Amino acid sequence: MENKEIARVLWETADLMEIAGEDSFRIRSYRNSATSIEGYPERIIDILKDENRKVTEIPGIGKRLASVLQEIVDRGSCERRDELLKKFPPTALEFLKIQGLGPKGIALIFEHHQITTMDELEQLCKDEKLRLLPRMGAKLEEKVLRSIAQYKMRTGRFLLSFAHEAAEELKKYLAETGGVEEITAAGSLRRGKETVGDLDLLVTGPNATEVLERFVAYPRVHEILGRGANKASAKVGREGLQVDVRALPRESYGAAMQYFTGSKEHNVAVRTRAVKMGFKLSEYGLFRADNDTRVAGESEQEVYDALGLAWIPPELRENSGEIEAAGEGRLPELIELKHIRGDIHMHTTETDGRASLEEMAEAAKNLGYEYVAITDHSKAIAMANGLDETRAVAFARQVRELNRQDRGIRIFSGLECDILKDGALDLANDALAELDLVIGSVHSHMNLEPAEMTDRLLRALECPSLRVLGHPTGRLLMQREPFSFDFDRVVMEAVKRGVHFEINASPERLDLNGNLVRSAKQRGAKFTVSTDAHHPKHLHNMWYGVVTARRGWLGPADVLNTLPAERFRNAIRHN
DNA sequence: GCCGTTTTCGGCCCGACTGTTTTCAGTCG
Ligand SMILES: Nc1nc2c(ncn2[C@H]2C[C@H](O)[C@@H](COP(=O)(O)OP(=O)(O)OP(=O)(O)O)O2)c(=O)[nH]1
Ligand SMILES: [Mg+2]
Ligand SMILES: [Mg+2]
Ligand SMILES: [Zn+2]
Repeated sequence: MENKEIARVLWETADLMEIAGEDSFRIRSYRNSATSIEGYPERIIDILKDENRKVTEIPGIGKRLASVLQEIVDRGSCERRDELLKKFPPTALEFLKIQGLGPKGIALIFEHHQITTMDELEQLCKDEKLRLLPRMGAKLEEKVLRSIAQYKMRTGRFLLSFAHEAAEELKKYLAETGGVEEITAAGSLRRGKETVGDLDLLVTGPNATEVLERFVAYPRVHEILGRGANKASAKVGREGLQVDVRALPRESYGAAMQYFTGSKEHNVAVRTRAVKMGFKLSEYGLFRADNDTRVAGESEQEVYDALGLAWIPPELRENSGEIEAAGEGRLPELIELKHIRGDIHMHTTETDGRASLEEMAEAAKNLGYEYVAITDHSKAIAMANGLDETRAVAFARQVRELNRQDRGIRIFSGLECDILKDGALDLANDALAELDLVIGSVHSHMNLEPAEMTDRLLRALECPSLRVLGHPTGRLLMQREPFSFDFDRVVMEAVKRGVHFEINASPERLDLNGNLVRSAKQRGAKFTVSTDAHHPKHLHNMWYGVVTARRGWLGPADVLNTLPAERFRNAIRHN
């Protein structure tokens, strides 16, 4: 059982508990544990099996939840969940996704109606039966009907890249309002989370509230969810992306950014700290609890300062140790885009890329890089006309020739070599040894048992020419789960053999993810950040990779391709 | 149910918007 599945059971249990009206703090504990486990770099099932380990090491897991975890791993559910599912049908959990319906409303519906499906809920609204329930009315029926329609369209979360572009477009439109000083994207987008649930925009200036008017009048808005004096929400575009816009005065802007950037868990932890120090923190500022005088609020720096914390980069704000680190001056200097000196994973027309080597190199040069590595596919990807030994060796020679003349950018010959089912690399090592940089990637047989996948990767690491493990978990966001293997063992072996982990910056991959990066770094791993570009425009994706590296607490020294060309060459050299 | 620079018991973030509403609960951020 994967951590994600365990986390889902815990989330469901928490949701059911809430519908049943149980204690809200206990529910919070269940939710916190789910979040912890979902992002935990090791498999819970392995920790439970290990005599020398305890799941209570994981923050948010105590004695009680430890035994709940054991139960979930053993039989896929826990007693509490089973009991609640006798009272409420599983669709209750789906009902929670309907805007306007919360735990209280859902409990009320089940008290009065024997329904089990979304269609029956829809019918209830159409028959105007919902309004007969206490505290429910015609407006709610309409809202629920609209939301059910949305639900059926299955709009879930969005790629970071999509959210980024949508935010830029909307910011441009809103900026045309006069009297607006700043429009900033906050929320999960500012934190650089791999997928984004909605857009959270913060505006300030003398006419900030007029922006709200302009926002709801945006032609692409097709449903206004709410609109008050300080904030407005709407569904935008045919994708149904939700956008929340919040307006606040200049003097509160720092506190507002702090609030709206989140994460929620980070906010709760920071606010709890404020309370313990005799303050109250909200989006309006930091205030003394006794007499309400303002202590800070204009900038984020000021707010964190007043709480005895170093300013925390948004990418770290997940309540996973960053607050403690900020309090003790232990925050790392994070890597930035400007530190990257070369992009070292890209494809050309030689295989499945859309541009020639020269075009890719030229585009990279224009981005200010010192070097690139061209890494086309190997022959196992027959559809892409992958390179065999002969072509690989010829390519290495061709690149040596190319570098004789100065092109303003240095080129390294590379290969994204398939890791075959048994862990052997697709090409013989004497051919690989001719190349400057070999990336090993899994592109086939991704459903192996974890033990078999672990052995496969460990064997691949034995290849003396291998320098990088490409998109190490194989996930495709919202399409394909990462394949599971013993990550720790693979990290240990990679560290021993000097193989780097790729942070693939392609927005649909972002692989490794931030949590795995952080855990691998703690065990001494080194990394690359590369775009896997198949077109010159993809080279711009580097930013997403850097953000992911930052979410993994990396500094420039952790990343191979921050080295200047000559030192980079020495680092990947065959010895 | 978790957790500890104030605590091993007693707390646990704080505010906007809607309409179910007439003094506020529920939902959401
Ligand atoms: N203090 C506090 N802040 C919250 C709470 N809920 C949300 N926020 C803040 C922090 C969030 O990052 C921000 C935006 O809320 P969202 O629901 O859009 O969450 P976020 O953007 O983090 O994730 P998302 O990708 O949209 O699901 O508002 C809360 O319950 N308390
Ligand atoms: Mg958001
Ligand atoms: Mg939001
Ligand atoms: Zn690949």
